Amino acid sequence: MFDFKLLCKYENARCGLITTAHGKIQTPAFMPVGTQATVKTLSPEEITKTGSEILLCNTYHLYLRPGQKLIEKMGGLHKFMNWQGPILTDSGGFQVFSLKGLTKITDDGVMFQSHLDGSSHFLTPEDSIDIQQSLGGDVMMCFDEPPPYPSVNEHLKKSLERTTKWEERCKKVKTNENQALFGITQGGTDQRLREESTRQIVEIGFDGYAIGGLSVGESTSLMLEMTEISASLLPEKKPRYLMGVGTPEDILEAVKRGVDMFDCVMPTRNARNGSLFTSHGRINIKNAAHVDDQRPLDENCQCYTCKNFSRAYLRHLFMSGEMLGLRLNTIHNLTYYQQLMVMIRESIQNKNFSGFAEEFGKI
RNA sequence: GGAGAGGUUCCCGAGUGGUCAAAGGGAACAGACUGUAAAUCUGUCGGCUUAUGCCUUCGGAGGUUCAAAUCCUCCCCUCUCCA
Repeated sequence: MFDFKLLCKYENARCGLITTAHGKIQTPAFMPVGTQATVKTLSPEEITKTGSEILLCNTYHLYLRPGQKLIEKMGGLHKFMNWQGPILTDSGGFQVFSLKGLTKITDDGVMFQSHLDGSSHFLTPEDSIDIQQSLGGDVMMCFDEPPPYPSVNEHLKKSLERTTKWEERCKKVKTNENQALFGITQGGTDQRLREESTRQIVEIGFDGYAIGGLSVGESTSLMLEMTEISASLLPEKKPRYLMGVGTPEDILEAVKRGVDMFDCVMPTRNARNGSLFTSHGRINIKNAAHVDDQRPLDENCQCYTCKNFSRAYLRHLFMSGEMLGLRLNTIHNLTYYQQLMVMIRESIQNKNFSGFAEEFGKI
């Protein structure tokens, strides 16, 4: 079961509602990344309290450990990790990109060397879907090949053609009606190839469409340009997902161009590295300036962290390497992101999106 | 009282004549992080300053030498063992 309703629009920005077997998702939505069936440091209850409605988990990582069979035996990913809300599983395609050096790509699939023990694994688009069906996520992603930036057009073209074929194969072997399957558009940073990829993927036909291969080193303006090209060619009635993006500013700009879904490690990873988002800009909690600061991180934030702890204490926890610091920081950053999404959705509904975006840009 | 070991830049600790402002950790300070090989990584870390420069610094004071953290003399202090 999967449904997307477009509720309202403000210029190209959209507000919608996705319905899955495990619940509804208001869009534009931000999905925290829970690679290994956990959003690092948080319990499912804490994740829910940040306002998150859907999580992203990773096929490649879960395939290597604890393994497809085990998760299947434990009743699927939702039950295994005790997250009752919707889950999107990434295909492992990104690992083709990020584990470069440990992979070898052929038309049939990708040879991976496990980053855990060095063992070799061959993953095909069919395998990826098979694993994702075992995991039981509400949204599955096609197995794709995001080319690095920069790449010569010749390589982009070849990679694009391969990705399109892989996605056809993904669609072909998908059998579970309860799980949606999203296609992913590629094409690097070449305008013509972006268009070509988008047309091909739409032609195959999916439940939703992702814009992939961006935010891999190119400039923000180029990333947004490519996003705009893809988004403009995607069907109005299907959700659009910009993979791996991004900063709060990136998200706002992408929503402006018609994107509905996002995921990014930024709020969670930055939290663990002491970089925190506030309504007055980013702050680095390590900085000596916060050593005796009694104020909360963000007086405008209603999260557990801001309601209960001072910057001085958060700095102390971080400097001492205490786990609680990582958790409190993660709770805050995710809440910040989800609050941003709430404000984006409200401003679209209230027809005040551009005003909001402009105000936000001043931070 | 006797025997032995040792005092190095904020801390630990390497360094036994020049290539030493002094390895390596840690701490501290700052920065990065975009479908998570990330509680990670990078830079700075005596001063002046930016030069193949000068000054200060290896417990203290002298000395040997063209040259000393490194060798010699005396002194101060720590630790271990034996009385």
